[in-house]
Amino acid sequence: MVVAKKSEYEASRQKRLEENKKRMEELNLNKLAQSLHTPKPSPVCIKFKYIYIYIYVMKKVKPKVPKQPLDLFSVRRSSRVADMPPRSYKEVPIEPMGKPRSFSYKRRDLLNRVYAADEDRQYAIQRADDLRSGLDQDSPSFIKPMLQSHVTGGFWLGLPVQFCKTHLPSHDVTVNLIDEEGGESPTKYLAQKTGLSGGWRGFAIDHELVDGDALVFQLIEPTTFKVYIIRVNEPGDSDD
DNA sequence: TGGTCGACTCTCCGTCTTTG
DNA sequence: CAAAGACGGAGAGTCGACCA
Repeated sequence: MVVAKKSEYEASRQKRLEENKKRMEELNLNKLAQSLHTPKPSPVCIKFKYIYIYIYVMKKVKPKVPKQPLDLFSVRRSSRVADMPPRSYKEVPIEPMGKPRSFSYKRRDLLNRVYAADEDRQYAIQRADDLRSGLDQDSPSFIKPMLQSHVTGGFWLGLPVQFCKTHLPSHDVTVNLIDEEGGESPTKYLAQKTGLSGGWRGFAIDHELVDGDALVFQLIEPTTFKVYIIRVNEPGDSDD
């Protein structure tokens, strides 16, 4: 019974492999695969290789070569496939930059975005400016008003180019963002793009940043920013 | 130069199946 | 039945095109 089940599964799997192989040959993908120079492809990349080639053929897009081969950590392995080349099944926990993956993610509905009023936005910037003027002038700083693209969707935070050129490293580094409570959030600074990417999303979500908030970034160490958050929806010092 | 948005890339995780 | 691998879906980061 078990044998019958197994052979049935294996047969269908083999059949599927054969079908795919035929399709590959029809599209001349095997030759293309050989012609592509992918230096030391990682096991995972092998999995994607034909997908890249497919995209290449169908969409005339040059497939990207993976930047770094994966490290191979301890591999789960049964005797059934013990002789096969290693595959990547990383099980070593890596400190996540943002929320843990168990955090249930849902695609954001960009249609439900809430935009701040211009007056509120200006008021937040003005308060941020006041705060900034009271900071240690020896530490370079700048104000960044939050827009939708900073706090939703792609979560990309572009920094002032001149500030980056003057005060930040010319290569990609991990930049620590320290909030007013002292909480640290490591984020990835991309020098070429003069902006923050990986990790910024976590910071924005953790601090519930919204369109219209104004942030004061104070560079207290070469790769550490103290971040002051001026909420757009919070009343300032003045009465309301 | 900076903002927006969608496509693409890569990794993780859950589920299914096989094996011992 | 537990362990291990295959597979596919989904999430998150990155990139590029376009526009102001």
